[in-house]
Amino acid sequence: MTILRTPLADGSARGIPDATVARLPVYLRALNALAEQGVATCSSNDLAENAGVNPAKLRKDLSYLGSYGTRGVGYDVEYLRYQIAREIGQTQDWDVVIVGVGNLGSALSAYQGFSTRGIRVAALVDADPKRVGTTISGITVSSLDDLTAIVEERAISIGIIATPGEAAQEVADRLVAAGVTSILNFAPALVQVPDGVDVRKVDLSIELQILAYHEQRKAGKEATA
Amino acid sequence: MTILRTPLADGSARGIPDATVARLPVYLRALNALAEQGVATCSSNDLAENAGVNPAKLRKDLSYLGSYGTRGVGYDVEYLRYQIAREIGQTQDWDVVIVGVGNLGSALSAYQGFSTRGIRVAALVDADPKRVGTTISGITVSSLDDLTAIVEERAISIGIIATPGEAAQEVADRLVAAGVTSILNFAPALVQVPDGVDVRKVDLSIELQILAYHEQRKAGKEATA
DNA sequence: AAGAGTTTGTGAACGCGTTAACAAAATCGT
DNA sequence: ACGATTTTGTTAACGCGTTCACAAACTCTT
Ligand SMILES: NC(=O)c1ccc[n+]([C@@H]2O[C@H](COP(=O)([O-])OP(=O)(O)OC[C@H]3O[C@@H](n4cnc5c(N)ncnc54)[C@H](O)[C@@H]3O)[C@@H](O)[C@H]2O)c1
Ligand SMILES: NC(=O)c1ccc[n+]([C@@H]2O[C@H](COP(=O)([O-])OP(=O)(O)OC[C@H]3O[C@@H](n4cnc5c(N)ncnc54)[C@H](O)[C@@H]3O)[C@@H](O)[C@H]2O)c1
Repeated sequence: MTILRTPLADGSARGIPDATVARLPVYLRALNALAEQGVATCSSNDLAENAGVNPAKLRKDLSYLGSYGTRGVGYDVEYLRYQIAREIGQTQDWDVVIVGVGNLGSALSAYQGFSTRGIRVAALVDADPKRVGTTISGITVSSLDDLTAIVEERAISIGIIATPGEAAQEVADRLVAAGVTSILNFAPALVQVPDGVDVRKVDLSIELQILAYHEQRKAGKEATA
Repeated sequence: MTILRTPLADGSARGIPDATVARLPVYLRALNALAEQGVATCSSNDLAENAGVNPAKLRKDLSYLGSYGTRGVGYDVEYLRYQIAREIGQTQDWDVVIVGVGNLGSALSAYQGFSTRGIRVAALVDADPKRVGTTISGITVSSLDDLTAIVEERAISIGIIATPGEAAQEVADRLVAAGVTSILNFAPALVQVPDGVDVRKVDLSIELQILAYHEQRKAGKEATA
């Protein structure tokens, strides 16, 4: 007997590998593109090409959700789309609060692309009294002191940190205290959170630094060639 | 005999694992923080804690660069800082061009944090005639038609795509044609590039979708509990 | 109805990354 | 000078993710 994945007590199990979860939104986007083109059915090869992944990887990923294809035929675009959407929670909208509406926070607030992916920017919060009360992308900026009330009232579970790094830990603490259990952190700082709270970090400087590293290698290689 | 890593013909070898390269900037940041606090020497435990990683992982990562520590003592902060900076190409500044100065492109242009990490936003480019000629964060926006001239003149090797998804492939093609060999893509679209060109993708929607997936799991678990 | 052709779902091999564990090498105290 | 202590650098085990390869399951043609 081999234990498959996170055997939950209630048997509902499911426990999709992290790497797969990260790709499901990509598949969803590819399926949406196919649906818009009027494609009703697609093979794993078709979909994999649209998503930019290996077909075997795609099939393995989908196999974690269930068996939604038909051998010899492929996948029904609409049906698979719904199954993936359901799996990653995109049958509902998720309200998020953005803390820190400076350059980046404002850009995120204005972004129209979130709404089609089940994300709704529900509230904006800032510590700067000059910003509080102003309206950005149709949303009035609230004070940091009102964070708990906002999170509770709107049942927000996801927060975005777009403040300077020095404020990141304090903001994270406040978000957690208010009831937020998932945080997307853009500040270049480590934030500590209790168990049960997820934190993802997006570090744009590092993305560029990685590219710079590879550029340096390319330059060095051609110099010795 | 075991072959270690990418044995280059000229023997200069070096070929640091991707996962390690992605963490070196984190170590560098942690070392900078220690240096600012006046710390002259640190152990792998100290540094690992500051960087938020496992000490064994840190030591293994550093071992790819060379042997820069002293057993029984630890690492000289200043010395290690220089070695990592040199390895990832941070002894020089890297000029980047941002294509598409809308909400996100403008936020990136204004970001002060890049300069301390060896990244300099050297040029801004947009296709919209209304934006061309305007000044954003002290840089005059150029026309897309001038991209090749700008890239050549300033010897830019890194480009950032911050245009809508539909334009991403065309922009990538133009960047590559102009001589750019590393691209950071913020648009929710696959871009195809020839061999020798690196592309990294940052997809903020997906980051939030991943958090939403975990939120859904948490909600489901507590419902059945 | 049967064989040829397609395509999925998955077992198994492989490779990369992480982590634990320890020998080697340094310092410190006596 | 030497044993106790500290901490690195590295080897080995482990786990996760990727990929191959193929049987199972379906359609289509004759
Ligand atoms: N702008 C970018 O393109 C970019 C790129 C990479 C990383 N970042 C990071 O993202 C974060 C935000 O960047 P930015 O350029 O928007 O900075 P910014 O200075 O323009 O905005 C920061 C905002 O946070 C607010 N703030 C400060 N302390 C706060 C607190 N305790 N609670 C609530 N709000 C607070 C400020 O009032 C301000 O409005 C920073 O950590 C930055 O390092 C930004
Ligand atoms: N704003 C965000 O917070 C956010 C979040 C996630 C993803 N993104 C992605 O980042 C990209 C930019 O987002 P944004 O909000 O800044 O969009 P935006 O519409 O505000 O800006 C896009 C800019 O690109 C320019 N542009 C269009 N076609 C071009 C071309 N062919 N060449 C050069 N410039 C061109 C436009 O003139 C405009 O200035 C989009 O792909 C978006 O999906 C943005």
